[in-house]
Amino acid sequence: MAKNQILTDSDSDDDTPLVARSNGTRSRAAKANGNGKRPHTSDEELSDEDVPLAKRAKPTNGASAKPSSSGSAAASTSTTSRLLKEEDSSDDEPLASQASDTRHIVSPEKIKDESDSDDDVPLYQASANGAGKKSAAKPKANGKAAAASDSDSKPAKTKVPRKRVKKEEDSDADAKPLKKARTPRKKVKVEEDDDSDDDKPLAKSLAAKADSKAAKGDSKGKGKAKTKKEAEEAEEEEMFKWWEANMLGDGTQKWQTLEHSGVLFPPPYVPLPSDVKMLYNGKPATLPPESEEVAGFFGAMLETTHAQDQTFCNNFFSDWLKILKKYPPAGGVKITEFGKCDFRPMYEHFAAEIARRKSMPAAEKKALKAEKDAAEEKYTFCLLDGRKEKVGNFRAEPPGLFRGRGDHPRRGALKFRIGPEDIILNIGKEAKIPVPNIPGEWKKVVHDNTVTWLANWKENINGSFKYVFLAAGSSLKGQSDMNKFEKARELKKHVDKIRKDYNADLKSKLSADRQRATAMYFIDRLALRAGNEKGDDEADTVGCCSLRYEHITLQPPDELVFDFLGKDSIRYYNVVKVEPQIFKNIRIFKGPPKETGDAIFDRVTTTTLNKHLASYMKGLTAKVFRTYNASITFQEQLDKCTPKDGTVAEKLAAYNQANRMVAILCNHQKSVSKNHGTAMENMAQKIRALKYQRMKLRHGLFALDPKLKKKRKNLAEDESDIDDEWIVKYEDETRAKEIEKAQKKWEKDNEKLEAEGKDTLDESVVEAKISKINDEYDRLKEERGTGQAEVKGKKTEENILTNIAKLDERIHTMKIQMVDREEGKEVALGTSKINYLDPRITQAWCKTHNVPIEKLFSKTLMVKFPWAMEVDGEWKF
DNA sequence: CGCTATGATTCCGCTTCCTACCA
DNA sequence: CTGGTAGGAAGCGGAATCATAGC
Repeated sequence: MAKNQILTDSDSDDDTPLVARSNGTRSRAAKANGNGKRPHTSDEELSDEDVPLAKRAKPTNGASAKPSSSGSAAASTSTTSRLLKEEDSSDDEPLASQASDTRHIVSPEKIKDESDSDDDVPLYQASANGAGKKSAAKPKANGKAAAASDSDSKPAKTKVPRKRVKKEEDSDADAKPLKKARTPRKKVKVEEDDDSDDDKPLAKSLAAKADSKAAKGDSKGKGKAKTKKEAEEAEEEEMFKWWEANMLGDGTQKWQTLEHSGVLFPPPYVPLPSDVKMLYNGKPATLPPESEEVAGFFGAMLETTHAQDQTFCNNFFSDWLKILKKYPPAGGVKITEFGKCDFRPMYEHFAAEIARRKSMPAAEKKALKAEKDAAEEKYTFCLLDGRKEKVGNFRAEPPGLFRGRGDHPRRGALKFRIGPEDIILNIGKEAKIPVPNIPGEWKKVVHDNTVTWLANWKENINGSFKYVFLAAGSSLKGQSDMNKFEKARELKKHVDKIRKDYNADLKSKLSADRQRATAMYFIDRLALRAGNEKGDDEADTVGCCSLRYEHITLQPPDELVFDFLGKDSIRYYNVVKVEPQIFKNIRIFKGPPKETGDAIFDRVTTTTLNKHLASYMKGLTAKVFRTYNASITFQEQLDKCTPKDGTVAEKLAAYNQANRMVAILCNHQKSVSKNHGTAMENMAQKIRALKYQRMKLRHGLFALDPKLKKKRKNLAEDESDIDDEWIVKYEDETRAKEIEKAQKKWEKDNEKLEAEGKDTLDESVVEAKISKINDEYDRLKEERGTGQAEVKGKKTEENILTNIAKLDERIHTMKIQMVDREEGKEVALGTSKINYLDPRITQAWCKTHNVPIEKLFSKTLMVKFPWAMEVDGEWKF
């Protein structure tokens, strides 16, 4: 099976996290148990771990709906999850040694990498400057590579000794020369129509201290007209390469100057036509716009599963009643019962609207879109330190019914419409304060340059804040993204010691320490999320620290069954072989008086855990482990599994395979698309059809000259997976299809001719065609089993051979695709690509293996990761 | 410490866009 | 060649989580 394959692959290196698991069915919202209280156990220390375990005949797996015993699921998992083989009891054999062990096993070409990753192995050296050491200790790498990796890994550390005093001036001073030197900036940014007035005022006033050249350049270059495309290109070329500039402040100050247009509010509610009314008690009810709008929210969702959801309906109805109280229906109608409401007419109306819009002529659609785009244009970017940067979510979230994921207690609640008076704007001191596109005044305007948001507001569902940030491709986001990966890479230097320590702590006498160590083990090996506490009116989902009694089941002698709902109520199901100490610890942590509903790690919180982690390395938190393990696994898999001389298709498959392992590790699931099965079967059919063609070509070749059969031994063999039976069926089916096609075409042609008032084609025409088809297939029938065939087209040996080769190629790629597809049917690759895999790994791999990166990164990904594009093939995570 | 306020990241589902295929 | 389609992939929206500072 596909899955096993993944596993076997991963099997060899013991150091990587426990990737593979049979991820059971994905089930959302399978409510576990409601309560949130978790009584601490007693405060006692763990006197010793020799708690009698046999005694309590614990129902080891009662909870799970999975066949956790010896069913197929369990079987496959146990193959998959590796036993972390440490010498069990001996803490003094740290993971570190394992790590280097395995490294030596890996293929020879890995040695190069090894020296690279060397700097992460010995902890005692960790404090030394990584970059310097690297190049010194690596005579192997060619000069270019070494230099590059030096400069790219720590752009901040240029030779110029610079004190990091006032970060802003500092970085500015740096940015300037660098920019000039490295990016041949033609100052001709052209933005024909827009923005000129936005650019100037601020930049000018700040020219003294701030970098104003960009803005000035902008306004100056305005003369020349260009085509849109050219303008775009120019803009692209001109992009600010912050990763080449020195942007290293202390990170607290995010910008100098900031101008933007605020948030864009959705248009006010437009009441429905007067003939569209919901029914109450069977009679049309006339609602004021305020309550009609809310009714419409529900009406629009009538055909979704939400409308079947009790909680959703209840929440909606109770919120709607509040609105109705203020804006009651006309004519004294009292709406009190949900069951008497019929929103169908509204639904029909919306459906018709959607259909109408869909059937609109393309030109009209385009015009409408252009209009909308024009209105939004100025919101799409801002000026950050004089540079134009894209804004992400500049639209205020429209009102609606809250669609919580999973078993969210607030699902269906009304999310209010927000206006300017809800919004806090964050903008540069001297910037012009934008005027909202609907009447009203901003709630507040602040000038906080230590944060990256442009606006925020409080949302009424959970009382949390929503923010307008810059787009993913912006410099601010890019920098924090790069920092994230650099932080994860830094962990390489500490991870051995951390592992060693927590392995020791697994036996600590102090319950708190032992729990923490165990939790860290899970976070490290299983890539669990931290698991912050959650409130009562949130969905009951957990992460590591919030795991409860019922979420881990002991399966003697050495397996733990994890089964819980994680973020977004995605089920995490994993059967893991663990070493005895872990098993023992969980047994203790689940020991009496604990029971269902109690926290397993009652002495650990995310805060304490993170604090502990930070003692090893500044900024180290639980989530860094996820990033680290994802990227390091990815890198290792790529190094190990990419075929050196493979085709591009094979390399891509290897890439996807590595990507998939990470996705499985991080539990990024997607539901199997409903027609996956048929799609697979179709592909298989297509392959068989290609093989059939190939067979015909071979036979044609032999027909050409019987001697060729001996000469081309490699072609003598029959195609696999198509047998006589299949051929009969296939030929019959294609014959039928072609006849049907001819028939249909004839009918259609006639329809057309008739419409044009011309004479229709006689039936004999189609009959002739059909008989021709029949003749052909009869001939093929004759050919069956003869090992000979008639080939169309040029009948030379050479020609036939090249055609066979082409078919071989197609069959091969198709097969690869098929395997890829099957293995990935329930794994979402995108999430890890966007969030967890250092893009530089991909880029370096592409350069080494000569694969165009466009095959792996979509346009947005390319926009998001410009900073990663300049690494060379030698770069390693 | 735990709690709250705030800030930032991660993540999935729905919609839209794109593309390979077909008539 | 061309318009029409289906099925995926990409893009977007916004929910969910993580994290930290300050009380």
